[in-house]
Amino acid sequence: MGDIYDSTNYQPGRTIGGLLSRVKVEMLAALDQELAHDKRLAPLEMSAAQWIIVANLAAGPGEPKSAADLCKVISYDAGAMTRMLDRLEAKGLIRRTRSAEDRRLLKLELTEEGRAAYPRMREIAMTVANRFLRGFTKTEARQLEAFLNRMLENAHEGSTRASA
Amino acid sequence: MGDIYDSTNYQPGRTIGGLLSRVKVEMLAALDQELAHDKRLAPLEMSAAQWIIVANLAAGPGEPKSAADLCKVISYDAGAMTRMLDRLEAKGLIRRTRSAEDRRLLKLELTEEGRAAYPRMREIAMTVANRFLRGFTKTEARQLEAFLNRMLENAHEGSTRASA
DNA sequence: TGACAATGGTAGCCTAGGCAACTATATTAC
DNA sequence: GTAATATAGTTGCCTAGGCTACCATTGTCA
Repeated sequence: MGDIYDSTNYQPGRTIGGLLSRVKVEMLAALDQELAHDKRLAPLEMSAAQWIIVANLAAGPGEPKSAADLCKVISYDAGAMTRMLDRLEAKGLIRRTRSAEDRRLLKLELTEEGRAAYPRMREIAMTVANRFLRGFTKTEARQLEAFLNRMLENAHEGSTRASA
Repeated sequence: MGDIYDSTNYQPGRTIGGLLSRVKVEMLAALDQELAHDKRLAPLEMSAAQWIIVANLAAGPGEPKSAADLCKVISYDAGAMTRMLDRLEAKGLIRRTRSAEDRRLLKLELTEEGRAAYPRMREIAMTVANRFLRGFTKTEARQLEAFLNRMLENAHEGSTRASA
């Protein structure tokens, strides 16, 4: 069948898994740097992880999301999420409200201050992404996105365990 | 100029950075799972991170690497590396020896036991990688590798800070 | 040679994610 | 209606990476 890697061509460290890890580390580090050095945002001490939350809350124009939604969407631990939201709330960027319909749920939304800071964060995130994609054509970038999406879809399909 | 993302098409969460993060998380989780459930390897309690070290030591047929080399190659913290090597040494998979030529260096190599366990680890890692790449043609996989390599190269070039 | 910088490795402290236990609320089955 | 189950969120514990200070060794250079 169509396996990509076999014993003749699998070189740990040069394979997709390793590359993926390293690119991700580098992108997060770059984003952390930019967020920390930006005059406007430095006081907020935003981490890349926090940006991701804010981005997801800002994304949908309407519907405030719940914490559980967020965890699923970004593959993040629930306990860690609680603490992350604590930090963002302490900075005044987000607001938590118990949902009236389902009192287990927290409705999450950006505060006025959060919405105000968002455009600059978005700009920085875009710049970083563009830097990593320097030299890519738009077609290539779309292709890369598509590849990654396909890998994500493969992730949760019948995990044919390796014999065991 | 050729920026990939601009304000009209940048949707946080659907972009390459976010995808990358999630794919990486899923791959590591899958690898951890397989390593933990494999009959042969379960007693070693290998984490994906530890596998990466072992893989890098096994890779070069000759030359034992130094800890500092490893840190560079996989973008890993030196302090964390010390502790990681402690664990691997405790399991009897690797050996540390002071270099005679430069007594600051540690020469790292797999023990007999490490070499013995390696093939099975490699097999598992390959299986996981192949699962994530299910449906990919070999050409597509090579393309994906190339994209990621280009992003890595971009990572360390003149970090045109976002105005600041 | 002898001061000084650079490099490799280690240890301590801090932060943050993963997991398990727990509470509160909602849903399902009987 | 009540018991059993599932879900959302919080908390405590554990682990592990990042950062900084530190020691030993090596290289530089005057």
